[in-house]
Amino acid sequence: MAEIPTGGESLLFLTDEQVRKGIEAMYFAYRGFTADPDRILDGMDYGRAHHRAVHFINRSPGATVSHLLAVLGVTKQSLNRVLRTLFEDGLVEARVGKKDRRERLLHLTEKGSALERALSDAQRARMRAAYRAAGPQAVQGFRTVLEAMMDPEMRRQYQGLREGGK
Amino acid sequence: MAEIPTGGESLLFLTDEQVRKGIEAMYFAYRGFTADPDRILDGMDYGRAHHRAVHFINRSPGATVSHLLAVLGVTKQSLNRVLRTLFEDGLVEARVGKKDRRERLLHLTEKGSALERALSDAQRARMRAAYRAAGPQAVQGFRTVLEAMMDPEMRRQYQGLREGGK
DNA sequence: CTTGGAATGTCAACAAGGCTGACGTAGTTT
DNA sequence: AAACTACGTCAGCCTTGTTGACATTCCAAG
Repeated sequence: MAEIPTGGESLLFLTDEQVRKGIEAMYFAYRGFTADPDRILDGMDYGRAHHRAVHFINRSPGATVSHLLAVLGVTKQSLNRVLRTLFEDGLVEARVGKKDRRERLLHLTEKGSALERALSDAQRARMRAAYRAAGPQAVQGFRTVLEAMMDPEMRRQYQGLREGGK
Repeated sequence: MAEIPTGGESLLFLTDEQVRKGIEAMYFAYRGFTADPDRILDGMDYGRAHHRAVHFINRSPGATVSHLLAVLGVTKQSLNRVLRTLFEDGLVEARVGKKDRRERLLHLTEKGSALERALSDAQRARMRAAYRAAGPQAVQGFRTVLEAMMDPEMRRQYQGLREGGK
C-alpha cells in the first residue's frame, strides 16, 4: 500500500476514457476467459450452462439445488434442464439429504469429475498464463477491482460466506 | 516493472486454488458488469446484443458492417437482425461509403447517442466506483491481467490497431 | 468490358439457454 | 391437519447465437 504516484495519475485514472477502456477490457477478456472450455464443450452435447453447474458442484460437493440456484442466479426450470442431462449421463448424482429428506445433495461422479478437470484445466491454463505474464502485483489489483465490481450478493458467494447473516 | 516481491508470494500466486479464485472472480464480476445496462435495456425491446452494437458504433463512428462483425465476432445474420431494428427505430443510420459504395458506414443518430450515453453512464458508474475503491495501482493490475487474458485477435481490437499487419 | 470476388442484405430453420406460469408431490413445521 | 418448503416438470415464449442458400451491388483485374 505504498508509493501511489501523485503526479496527477491518481486523478486521471478516473476519466471517462480510462473507464471506457476498462469496460472494453472486461468485454474482450471475458471472451478469452470462456473460449477454451467452450471449445471443449461444443464437441459434446453440453454448453456453458453445464460447465457452470459442474464447476460449482465441484466447488461445494453436497450443495443443495437451492444453493446452486442462488449461486448461479437462474430459475429452477433453467437449472433443471441442465441437471437432468447431467444425471442421465451419469456426471452428477443426487443423494437425499439426511437432515431434510426433501433436499438433493449434489455430487460429481468420477465421470463428472473428469469433465470438470478437463474444463478447468483448460481455463486455468489461460488464467495462469495471464497471471504469470502480469506478475503478482497485477494479480492482486485484478482481484481487488473485480471484487469491487460485484453485486454485494455475488460478493458473498465469492467469498464463500454462509447466506444467513440476515 | 520493478520491485516484484520475492518472499515466496511470487510462487504462491500461481497455485490452483489461487487461480480458481480468479476464475470465480471473473465470473461473478462479469455479472455485475452487465447488470446495470441489462436492467435499462429490458424495459425496451433491446438486449445485450443491441448494447454491444451501439457501444462499438459509438466508439468508431463510420465503421463498416464488416468491421463491426470482426469486433463482435458473430455472424452477419446475427448482427443484421440487431442492426435492422436499430435502423428501423432510428438509432443508427448507415451512410453509403464514398470510396467503396458497397460499404455501409454506421453512425449513431441523436436518439442512438442518447441510448448509448444512458447505457454507458450506468456501466461506467459501477466501474468508476470499483476503480475508486480499489485505487490506481489495482486498476493498473486489473487492466494488465485482462489484457493478458485476451486472444491475440481481441487484443488487437482492444488496442485499436488496424487489422492490416500482414 | 467482362468477370471474379468482396461487402452487404435476407430468407429459413434450428439450438442453447434464459424466462414466466401453473401444477404436482414429498417432506417438514406449526 | 394445515401450511409451507424443496424440488421436479409441462408448456410456451424470447433473445441471440448458428448454418446454408441466394441476390445485389460494386470494385478491381484481366
